[in-house]
Amino acid sequence: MKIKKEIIDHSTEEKIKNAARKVFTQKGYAGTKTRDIAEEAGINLALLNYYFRSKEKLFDIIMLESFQEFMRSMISVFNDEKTSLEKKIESMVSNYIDLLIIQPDIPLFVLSELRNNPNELIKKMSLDNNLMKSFFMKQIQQAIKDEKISDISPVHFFMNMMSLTVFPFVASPMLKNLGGLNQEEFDKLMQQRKKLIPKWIKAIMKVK
Amino acid sequence: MKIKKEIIDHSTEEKIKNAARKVFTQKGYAGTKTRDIAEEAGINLALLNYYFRSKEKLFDIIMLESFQEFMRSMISVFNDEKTSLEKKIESMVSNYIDLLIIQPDIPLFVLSELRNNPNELIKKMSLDNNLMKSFFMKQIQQAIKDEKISDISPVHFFMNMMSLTVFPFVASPMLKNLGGLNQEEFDKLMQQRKKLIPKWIKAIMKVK
DNA sequence: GTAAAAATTAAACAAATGATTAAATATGTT
DNA sequence: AACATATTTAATCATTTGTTTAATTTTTAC
Repeated sequence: MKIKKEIIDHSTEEKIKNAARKVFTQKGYAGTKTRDIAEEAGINLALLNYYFRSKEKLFDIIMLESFQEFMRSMISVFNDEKTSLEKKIESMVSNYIDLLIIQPDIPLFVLSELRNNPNELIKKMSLDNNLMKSFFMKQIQQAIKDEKISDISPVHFFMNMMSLTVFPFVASPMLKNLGGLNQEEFDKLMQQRKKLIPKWIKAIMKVK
Repeated sequence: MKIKKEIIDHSTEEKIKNAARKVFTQKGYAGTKTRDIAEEAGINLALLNYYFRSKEKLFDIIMLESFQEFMRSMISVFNDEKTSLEKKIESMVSNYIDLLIIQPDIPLFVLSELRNNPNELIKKMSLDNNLMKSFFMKQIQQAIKDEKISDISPVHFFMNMMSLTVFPFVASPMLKNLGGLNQEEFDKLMQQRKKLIPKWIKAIMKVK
């Protein structure tokens, strides 16, 4: 029975995790009450502590998973030594936007919680993936050397790619309102950006 | 005495507001305890309610001010009918980055609190400034018509400008870590972006 | 089938937290 | 100086909130 439950993803533990992910992502750590999670999961409040010991430990699990999801689109692409710089940008932007259309709240959640914890997660982050030493960065530096792109800190290019891709989702409530867009229209723009951003990045890289 | 206090900006009311701005901006509404504010302000806890009735009313004041500050750099520039599109972009980016270097936490604060309140502030926002009907947008549409820039939704251009300018500050803890930058190096990159972003925007606008 | 183990529940606890009260002090007015 | 008003303080209240406990039910192992 327990096994069956887990297979069909309905075990109590999973229900709590899914509810926690939803509520934490929406309201942040401080704004989330353990009773919110219990209600969302449809379980008794005590089960949260039974399975996860404390709100904080549960949060750490959710946060780590969200952060890894936030990073995965990047990492998987960055160290691939077979693809060109151009292809890397294309697939990274495309992967990211696909993820963000489904889970638009992850970046704001991760970034706002990261602000309060300049400690643990950041450490895990810097150990797992040294962006500056990735094959992606080497490719950029090589392209600069070959004068194929302009001689600006590679960090700028990385910032630009992330900015153009992620920021619209972080600022979506504001942008939808300012631009007079409903969700559907917003998503349509995001779909367009999958093809546009790589072109824009290419153009940016050539600015002297 | 009261008058003098207010002039030199040391009245109790101002002390509370300044402390509240600092703590709210750092920790968000839910993460802020009224006792944190009182301690930061060096005042008795009861004075917070004496002057501002409640935590929520105090927050509303801070939030509105922060939001207006977040918007000001934009609005002041957008409806100026005398400056060119190019000049508008230059001054908007420059104003924004100057503001953000001094107050880097405003965007993440505003955006993350906006997520929970798709109600009041958003209404105030849309009333005050109809971005889509601004002179800035008319200039973009005209430029598209004149085939000076590519025919893409003007919202994209606005998103791009905001993304390239604001996102690095929203993601600064992550970017500093991934890029191996200290605060000084980060600020130096931001200074560079004041001149770079307008060039990049121009390049983007011409991408077919 | 039965006993042990695991899962679930209702109730309660202790600490935190936003707010209030009543007394004390400071300030302004005449 | 004397009174009224405004400000400040310490103490307290009522609720919320994270967690625990002890009893009950369900599942597992033999």
